[in-house]
Amino acid sequence: MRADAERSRRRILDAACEVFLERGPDAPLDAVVRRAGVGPATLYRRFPDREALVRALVVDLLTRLTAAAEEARRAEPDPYPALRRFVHAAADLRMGAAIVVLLERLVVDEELVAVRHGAVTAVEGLLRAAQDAGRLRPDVGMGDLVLLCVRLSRPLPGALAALDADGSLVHRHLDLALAGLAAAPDGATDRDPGRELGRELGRALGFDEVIAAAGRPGEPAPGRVAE
Amino acid sequence: MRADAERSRRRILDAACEVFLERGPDAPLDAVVRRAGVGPATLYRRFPDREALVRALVVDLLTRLTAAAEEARRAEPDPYPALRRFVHAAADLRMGAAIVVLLERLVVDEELVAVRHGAVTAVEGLLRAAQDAGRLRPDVGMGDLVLLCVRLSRPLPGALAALDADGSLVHRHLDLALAGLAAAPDGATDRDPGRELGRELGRALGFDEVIAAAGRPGEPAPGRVAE
DNA sequence: CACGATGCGGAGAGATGTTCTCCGTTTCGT
DNA sequence: ACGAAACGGAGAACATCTCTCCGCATCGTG
Repeated sequence: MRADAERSRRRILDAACEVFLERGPDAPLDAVVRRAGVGPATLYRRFPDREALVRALVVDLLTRLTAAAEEARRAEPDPYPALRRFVHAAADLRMGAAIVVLLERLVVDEELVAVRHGAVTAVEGLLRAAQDAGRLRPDVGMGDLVLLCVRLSRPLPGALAALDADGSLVHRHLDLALAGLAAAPDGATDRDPGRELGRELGRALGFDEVIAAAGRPGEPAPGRVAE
Repeated sequence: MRADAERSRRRILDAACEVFLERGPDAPLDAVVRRAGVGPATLYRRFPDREALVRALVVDLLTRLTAAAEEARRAEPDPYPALRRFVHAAADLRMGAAIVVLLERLVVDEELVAVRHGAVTAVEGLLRAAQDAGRLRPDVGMGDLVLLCVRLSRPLPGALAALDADGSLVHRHLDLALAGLAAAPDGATDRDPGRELGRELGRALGFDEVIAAAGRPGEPAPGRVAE
């Protein structure tokens, strides 16, 4: 592949990530083209239709997400700092985009199953380890972690986006939320609605791995959390 | 105003709130019409253009928000539970919608200044009280509170929305985040980047009150939070 | 450095979606 | 039961989006 073609591809994927994140998976490809600063023909030559673009983007993001999880585990010996590091890295990757877009529309083929399995097991390992070390409330599960990441790493709507142009607010609020997930000092918390949430999440995403990781049948539905 | 007209108005405002929340302030009015289950003519008769609809929605939401703050203060004698109660009520009101939509586009007239002043002072009072009571980290400000509410009360993207059809997850995650905002037991925290954030937020929204409430010139920019 | 091959951007035709109005029918309040 | 007010649907005018053709620029190699 020629160097300029590779450059275009990268710019299109980055632009698509932002645009899908801001305007949902039905955002006009025209908008992607404009943000990427390339001509329409360039996009359509590389990605014959929307599905091809979405698929490439998802694979790209999940791959980088897995790499980030492994890097975090390697760089931080203690489980909780590793999880923390990973969550921040995931936010930088705009992990939310992959999920938003993965949900509907994509038919899962083997490649997709492979990358998504890699990502889920890597993240699950980090979470389990931090929890076994007693650094997370026991009622928190994969579902909570993923949903908080999605919520907090999405771009702010409209003019608010300008408040966090450099992304530092995302990290500030992730830290605040992580403080909330940390084990309460007195150790008194709920059972584990977070597990059940993980299973529901898996079902919604078609992620068999998340369902399995969430373990045995748990509590009914997650409600408010004890203060 | 005739009873059926009032009913239509209400249905349109509720539908508009959801639609703007999901698809941004440029969402087609057609979508609002469909969700409200009324004919297009009904919307255009009541609200001559997009601006009129947006304005009416914002006034409606800010009014109810102020009422919620006052109700919370009345119902809970202690400041922190009052704040907590209010935050949950604000999430139910989809407070994010007002803000998303307010930001750009609307020219502020006197009515708008009045309702928004009421809302800001009511919320500020709750926050200040909880903080003076030592129940919130001192480095948390209006900006953090508002942005967390916006982030956590927005509908989840795409298929994830189905996970939280009844809104109970919103409350679960608000609780988790509030736990993160609560005063650290050892009392050791940063100075107060949250104040500065409040001022930036005020500027972004054109909310002079938020700027004033945020107090004297503070720290430069909010970064990560000490663990 | 020159040439062939590959990739690029812009203009634009056709399809799709959105805005907004007219008008015959229904619903409301007295 | 009657007049006034509101309603929904059909559709014209307009805007936006999708996708292709083609002449020019850029890349990699001999």
